[in-house]
Amino acid sequence: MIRARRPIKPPPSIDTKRRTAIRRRLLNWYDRNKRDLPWRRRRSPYAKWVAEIMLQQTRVETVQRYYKRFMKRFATVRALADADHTTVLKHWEGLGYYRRVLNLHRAARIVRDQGGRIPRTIEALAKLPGVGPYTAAAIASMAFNEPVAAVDGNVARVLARLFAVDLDVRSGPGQRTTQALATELVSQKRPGDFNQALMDLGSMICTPRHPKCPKCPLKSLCEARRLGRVHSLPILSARSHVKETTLVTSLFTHGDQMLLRRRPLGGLWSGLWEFPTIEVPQKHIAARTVRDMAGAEGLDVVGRPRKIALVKHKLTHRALQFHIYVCRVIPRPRRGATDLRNVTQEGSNTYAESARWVTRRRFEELPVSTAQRKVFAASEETLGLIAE
DNA sequence: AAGCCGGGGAC
DNA sequence: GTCCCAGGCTT
Repeated sequence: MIRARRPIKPPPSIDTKRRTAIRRRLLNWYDRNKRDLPWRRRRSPYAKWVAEIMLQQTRVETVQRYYKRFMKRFATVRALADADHTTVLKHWEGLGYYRRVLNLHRAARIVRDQGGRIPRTIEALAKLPGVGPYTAAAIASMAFNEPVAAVDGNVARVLARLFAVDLDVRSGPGQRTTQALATELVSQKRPGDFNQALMDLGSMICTPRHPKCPKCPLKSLCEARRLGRVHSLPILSARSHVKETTLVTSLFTHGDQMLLRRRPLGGLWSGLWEFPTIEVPQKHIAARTVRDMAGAEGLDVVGRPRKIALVKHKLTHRALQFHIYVCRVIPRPRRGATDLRNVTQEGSNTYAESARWVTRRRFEELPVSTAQRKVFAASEETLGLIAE
């Protein structure tokens, strides 16, 4: 007999008695202690879907207010699909990971064009852009009661402690192990509640730093606790270092208007507007840099660029420094631009309109990153003086 | 397997 | 300051 692949290691197997005890205690605890969250009050698959996308790498506390606003404006998958991308982005502004909203919007249009019915199985859900293994399992279990395990960072931590998993939970083998454990454990009758129970436990009891073991419904079943390893599990791989980045941001002014550019879809700050910004290799900025930028934008410089502020902004893997210059310019005549607001394809030149002159009031209405909000705030006084 | 993608809260 | 969050996509 020829086997295509030999199992690398035997799948984890949980004693039936222990498995039953974990399920029962966890669900019992959940029924008495579950958090009251906006997306738990809503039953529709669409409501669950939007919540799961927002919650990717984002804290529950942060998501709640964004979620309420988003669902109020886009109450159905049809409403979301029919909206233009700028409006959708504006309602995501500040949440980060903007490619999520690009994928969500694309997926909503796919669903609309297929009849408006959200896929009902984990396999079909996973085919939607932005829906990976975790999110597909979460939606399938919570919205359609499919008995599948949803393993996120919280659940991985709980399982790594409960079963004393000695693998890096972010590595391939570590992920396969926690997924296999969760799949064995998940309640066949209440999979959605079971998954959320593990998440709530991870969030409220089995926390990363100071777990509240005395209050844990699973304390007598926990291997890490028995071995005295609660504080050394889970094993996490080291993070990459923070890269220092120096940027030059030019506020080109013409009368009471400023030039904005739209960032390409798919990359950093996907689809958001910003003041023209370039990365430079050194911290000392030559005044010439701003003039070069003006030239690239097709602008004639009037007077002399002035440095007005330095804004620092931190991302997970980068420490950014925006050196902000203001510079009066005269735009050369440009052809009228067609606004293809419904285009959400990735790649360059996706938007027919990628540059725009705006007043300060209009700036408030466009979707921009938190970093650009800081740039704008730091420069507002100076711009006010110039406008007068 | 590793890098990229935001922002903020907890410590 | 450091860590990491209801992850997914690309190379």
